[in-house]
Amino acid sequence: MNYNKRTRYCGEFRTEHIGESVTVCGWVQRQRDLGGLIFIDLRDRTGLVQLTFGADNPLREAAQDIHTEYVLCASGVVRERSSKNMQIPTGEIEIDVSSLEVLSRSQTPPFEIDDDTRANELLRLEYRYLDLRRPTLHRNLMLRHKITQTVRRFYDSEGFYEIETPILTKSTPEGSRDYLVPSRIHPGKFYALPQSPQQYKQLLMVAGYDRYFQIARCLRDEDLRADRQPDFTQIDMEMSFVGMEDVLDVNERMMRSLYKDVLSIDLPVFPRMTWRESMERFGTDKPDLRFGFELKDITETAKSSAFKVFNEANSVGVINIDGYADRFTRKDIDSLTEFAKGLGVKGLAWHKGESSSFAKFLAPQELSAIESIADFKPGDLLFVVADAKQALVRSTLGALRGECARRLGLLKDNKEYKFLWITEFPMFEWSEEEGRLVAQHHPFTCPMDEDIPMLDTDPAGVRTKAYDMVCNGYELCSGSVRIHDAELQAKIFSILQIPEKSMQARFGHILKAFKYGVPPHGGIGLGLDRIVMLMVGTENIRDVIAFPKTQRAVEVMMNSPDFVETEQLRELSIQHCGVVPDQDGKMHVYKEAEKELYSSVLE
RNA sequence: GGCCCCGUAGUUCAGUUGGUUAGAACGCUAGCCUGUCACGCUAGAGGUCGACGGUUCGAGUCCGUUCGGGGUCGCCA
Repeated sequence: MNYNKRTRYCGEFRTEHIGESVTVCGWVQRQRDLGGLIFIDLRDRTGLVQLTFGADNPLREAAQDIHTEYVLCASGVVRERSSKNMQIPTGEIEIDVSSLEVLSRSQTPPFEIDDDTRANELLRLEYRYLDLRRPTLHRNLMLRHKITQTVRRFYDSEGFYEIETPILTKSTPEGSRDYLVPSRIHPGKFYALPQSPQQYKQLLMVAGYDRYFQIARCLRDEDLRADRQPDFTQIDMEMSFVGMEDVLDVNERMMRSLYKDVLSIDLPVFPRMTWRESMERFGTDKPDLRFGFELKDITETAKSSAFKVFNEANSVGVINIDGYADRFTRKDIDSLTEFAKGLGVKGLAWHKGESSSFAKFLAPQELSAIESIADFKPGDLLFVVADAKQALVRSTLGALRGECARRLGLLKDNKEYKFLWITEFPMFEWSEEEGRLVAQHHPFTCPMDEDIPMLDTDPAGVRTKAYDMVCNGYELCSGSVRIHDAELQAKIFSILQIPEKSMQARFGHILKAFKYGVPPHGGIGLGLDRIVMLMVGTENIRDVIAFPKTQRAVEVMMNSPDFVETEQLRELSIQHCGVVPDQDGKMHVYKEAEKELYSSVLE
């Protein structure tokens, strides 16, 4: 028998194939030996098919010795089952096996390969190639493939070129931490892995390529989250001779074609919201519009009250979890208070009408003013946050409204996709740490025309032609129209207080290029991993990446990062440290100064 | 760097105020079984309770330290 003769994938068989002679290949999901009769469920990336060995089948003995995850090639005739299983697509047929080859045996796997498996994720990551056999992960990666194919088709049809940019590039701080790569040829010098192809794509516009896109790997040495990996993929695009509307239009149509092609969903036109409105109503720049509970400001009313917590705060806000008062017990509220404290506020005030943590401290008219602003009705639950910092009040209430929705189960099995664009982001934000303004998006973002004069008078108030695409609380992409005027660009750098010398070192190439004719241009970077997460319905980014890393950025299957040979470090001119095993065989890093201590071990 | 949760057979978990030999299910091994599909039945093997230290007559259980995992804040132009 020859496995190259495979006629069809396991999951594809239907009643119309009854009578065909076929050859199938796959992994054993389960073997059921009923004594005289043996069934084997054979699995490949498409699904399961049942192999049957009757009492008189000469292969029965061989089939008895087949175990989970063996790799088989089997031939036989497709026939109708005498007892059907309507739970699976191939449940009406089976293959009566006439020839069987064990292509590979398997040890008992360390966990059951099954979508219902609840095995520890660390174990599953260590055996990622086994975990990837699960149908859900197959489906996720298959959809990811379909998504990237649709993206390529779409941008191609719109006249974009797919162009690759370097992976070995230059460190340009004023961003996230870079992964550095030492250079053997240039002792003491380092490449940086790209955080995004931002500067290259702008230079492609300067070069006149007009429309560019790339499915680009991006690398950031920052701490991980449920939706953040150090090594992730961005759908990156840039276009020339356009304004903001053109960029939004192309990408909104791209997203719509993605949902149409991959999920057969027709997305409505994306609403717009300014950054300021989003912060005021939702306390975040990536609002989840699948539920209400919007923020209201009650600072004025609170200030005039005698209640210290309220009148001593600079900002007081409220959300109304309307209609759900009876779903939150005192214990739930205590737990939400802890949740809020974890975000940095001192406490959480609440009000249900008949019971309340603060009504007794307020005059009746103050309470009714707050109730009126919050649109309070019997059966509602108000949460009030007060703090010196307005940003903290807003972000806390914003997180709280999401947490309440989660606890109420409003997001579970919610197949809605609420897309929107956030626009008019501020150009700068104040960095306490650095004591200066820093770029909120990046320093190439173009200010809004009417705000350009404010660069001199009130830079903190300047808004930009930057935009984010948001869906269900996730920032899916971020982009902007760029500055194409060297003078304006230099001015931004000066407001950012980047010294001339380091500005030249970091951005000199851009400033130089900008002296040679720059088209107006703008673009966007879409987080592919998050788009796939949303489309397959998972909250874990590791479910949409073939070989992801743990929260401490370790790839546990191969065990990276890892120590390297001291000789390798020496070749790279990294001689300040090396690695040495202790008596337990555990590896330790030593510094150049400690070299003498280890000389005996090293030689 | 801060906070929260978790760590007990191969796997998922239970384990009472600290007290006899640490249990269950699934998986695994052996036997039986002709229509199963989470097959069924019988029997069996399988444990450094993450690690180290402490309290105690006695620790899976209490305390401390540490390692590992997850979530989150900071961070992520």
